[in-house]
Amino acid sequence: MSCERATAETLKQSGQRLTPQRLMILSAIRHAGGHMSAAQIMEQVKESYAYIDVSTVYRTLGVLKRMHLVSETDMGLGEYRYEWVERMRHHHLICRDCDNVSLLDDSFLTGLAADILDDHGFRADIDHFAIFGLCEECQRSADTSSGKASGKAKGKEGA
Amino acid sequence: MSCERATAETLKQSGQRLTPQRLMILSAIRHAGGHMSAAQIMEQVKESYAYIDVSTVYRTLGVLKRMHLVSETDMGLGEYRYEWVERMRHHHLICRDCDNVSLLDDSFLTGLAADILDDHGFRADIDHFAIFGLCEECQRSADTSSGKASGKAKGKEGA
DNA sequence: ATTGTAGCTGCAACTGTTTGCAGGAGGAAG
DNA sequence: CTTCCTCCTGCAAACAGTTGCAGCTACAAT
Repeated sequence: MSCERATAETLKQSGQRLTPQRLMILSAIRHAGGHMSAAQIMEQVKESYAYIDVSTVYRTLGVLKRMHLVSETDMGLGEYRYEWVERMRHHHLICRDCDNVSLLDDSFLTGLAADILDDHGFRADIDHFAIFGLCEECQRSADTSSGKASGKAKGKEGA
Repeated sequence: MSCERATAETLKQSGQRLTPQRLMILSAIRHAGGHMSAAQIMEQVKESYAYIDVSTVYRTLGVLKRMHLVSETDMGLGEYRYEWVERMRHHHLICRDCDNVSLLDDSFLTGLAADILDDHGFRADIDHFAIFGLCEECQRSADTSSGKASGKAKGKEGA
């Protein structure tokens, strides 16, 4: 509850209320320098307030998402990942064989968003994409093992 | 169980087994000309075999996804939508205010996939994207109501 | 300081999807 | 035709996320 002044204003300005729960959730997300699951956020908040409810966390995340203050990403782990948006925008390339995650610069997607805006008048929210596929290495091993499916089958498929 | 010969071969060739359940699920997806929910697939299959289990449906869909025979898409409805892939590839633009869905040609995304392959050596699986944002109309109404959040808040946010 | 109200919270019940397990069946090899 | 091994199925239980509701609270107006 210190550097959140601006965020608090943003919330109020859009007719939202500022409750202790929301401040704690906000602070949890801002202080973790990266993606968090809803469960991790819960855990963090519980350290200062034990009675926080999951539904409150999800509802607050819904509000923050809608205001583009946090992004929600399905990284194929069976749960969403949430991240504070103000940092440099980035996206992820997730290999469906080895589960390796690499970064993709936002510049790859600004063109797409611009094209869509030009041709469809639609303003795409491209806050945080997870793109699934095969990394270079796994492509090679898929080739050498002559087309047989590797069968690791852990995560979800993307998009 | 007639035009599925080729698909059956594809399955077998990748070490998968051909069970009656799988054939029924396959046939249900192929005969519906569009997106289906897992529940709709269940319903369809139950007409010929009442004892099919949800987990079997999901597991089969997982296999078909992994082979790129069907696509799985989160269209913000609280359930995934599945679709047979052989038809013309297409994607969706979903307005987060009015929930309107419009089509996006695959050509918008082939460039992205090519860029990613060039720069990262990563082969992206872009079978079926759902891109969330604001449609032209809702952008106008958002402007006129001077920045206040519209607050419909029904579906999930995207990407 | 008091009041009124829209909006937030916690609870409990629910939905959609996933997973562990024991038994059952596809299909290659003999 | 039989055998065997692997993969698949159905069941039940678990998990992530959502929703309806009754009561509470932030905060604007008085």
